[in-house]
Amino acid sequence: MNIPKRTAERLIKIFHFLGRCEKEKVTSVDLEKVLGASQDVIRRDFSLMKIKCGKSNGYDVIQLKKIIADILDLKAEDSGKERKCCIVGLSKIGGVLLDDQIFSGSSFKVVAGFDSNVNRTEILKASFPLHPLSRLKQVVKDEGIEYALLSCDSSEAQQTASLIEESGIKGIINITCSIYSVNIPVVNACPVLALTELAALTA
Amino acid sequence: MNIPKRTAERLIKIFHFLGRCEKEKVTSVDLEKVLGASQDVIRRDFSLMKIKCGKSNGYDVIQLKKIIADILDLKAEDSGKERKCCIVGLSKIGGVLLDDQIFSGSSFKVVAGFDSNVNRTEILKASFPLHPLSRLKQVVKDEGIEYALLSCDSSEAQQTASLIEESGIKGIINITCSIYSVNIPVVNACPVLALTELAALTA
DNA sequence: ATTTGTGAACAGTTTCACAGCG
DNA sequence: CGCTGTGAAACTGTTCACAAAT
Repeated sequence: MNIPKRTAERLIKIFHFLGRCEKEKVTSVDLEKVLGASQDVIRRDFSLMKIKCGKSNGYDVIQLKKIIADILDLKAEDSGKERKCCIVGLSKIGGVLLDDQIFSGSSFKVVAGFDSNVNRTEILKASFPLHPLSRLKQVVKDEGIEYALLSCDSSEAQQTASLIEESGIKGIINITCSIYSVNIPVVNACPVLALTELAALTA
Repeated sequence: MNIPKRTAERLIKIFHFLGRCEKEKVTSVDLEKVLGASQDVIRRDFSLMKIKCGKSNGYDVIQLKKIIADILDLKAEDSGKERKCCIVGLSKIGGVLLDDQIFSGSSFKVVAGFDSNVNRTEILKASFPLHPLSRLKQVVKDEGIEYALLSCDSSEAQQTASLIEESGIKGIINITCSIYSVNIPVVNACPVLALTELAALTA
């Protein structure tokens, strides 16, 4: 099925919200308050995605969660389907992400870390192996890694991003303060860039 | 001037890219490769924003950067205009953000940190004061803090976000894995949520 | 020849309005 | 009633096409 970009963004938010929702039913009015979107768009999204688990008293939370997970192909960790990721750049935020707990409950699993500084890959500890950056291509291929969390220095961002692209990875989470040029999707998770966006929104 | 949302997002990316661009001129074709957007949209954005610093050989980098900074009201740290932020929740990523270096070169300055665990606010060190969460409202008011980087536990996310909203803060950078309901803008910078978005994009 | 700047066509997204259901 | 589901209208954003500039 072809999912419109904005619809996908909202479904993701709804999915995450439902994960912590304790009620049995949820209405589009409830969701309106949680997302930044009107009840109309939400119902329209459901209509487009052929989600029809709603009665006049709202949507069944369990059912809705299951349907959205199915549409977005986001299976919980207990269903067996895990998407493999790696962390590239292990200083600062990259180092914090070595903690498995951060990804627990998601459908993502970090299976490798990389850093150009071999000191770091040797000293730092994680439940998965840490490699020198030069081994990236090989490990990505061997392990079938799909996504990279990029947290290197800004000065190395472009060249590292290009290396990641060449390795065959599908997309990058950008945790550097840089904008670089690659032909795979990049989603931002850098607090500083996010602040700039927020400032423009509230201007 | 009224800036369309998508246009603002692209201008921000262009602005950050130009910060590290060493060339003297840049064309819409160059920018096309860096953003995920076509040269047409970029020229359309400039047209809408009345940016006309381009000749047939491209845009003057220095001039362009200045104009965009002006439009988005993003002045570099040397111009005197600083936007004050605070970090709420000092474990994990929040703790890493205590390092001033991360924000250097941006127009944002972290002036306070908060945590519900008083142990943490006493043990951790930063160039700005760390307070118990109970002091949030007072400090935000006294310091004129505009934005909050929220990095608390998921279980406390909704209540902490509500507290931030009440304090009069303009917007939140979400570094928790939660979606919560507030009436101020929220921009995501949580790696796990970003991965979910990326997965939907590459599905 | 290459690149800007923009009207006009097109595509995507949101809102309005309201019928139908519980 | 309040809520869902969906045409139709309104709006926003993107691409096409091309004249003007260097």
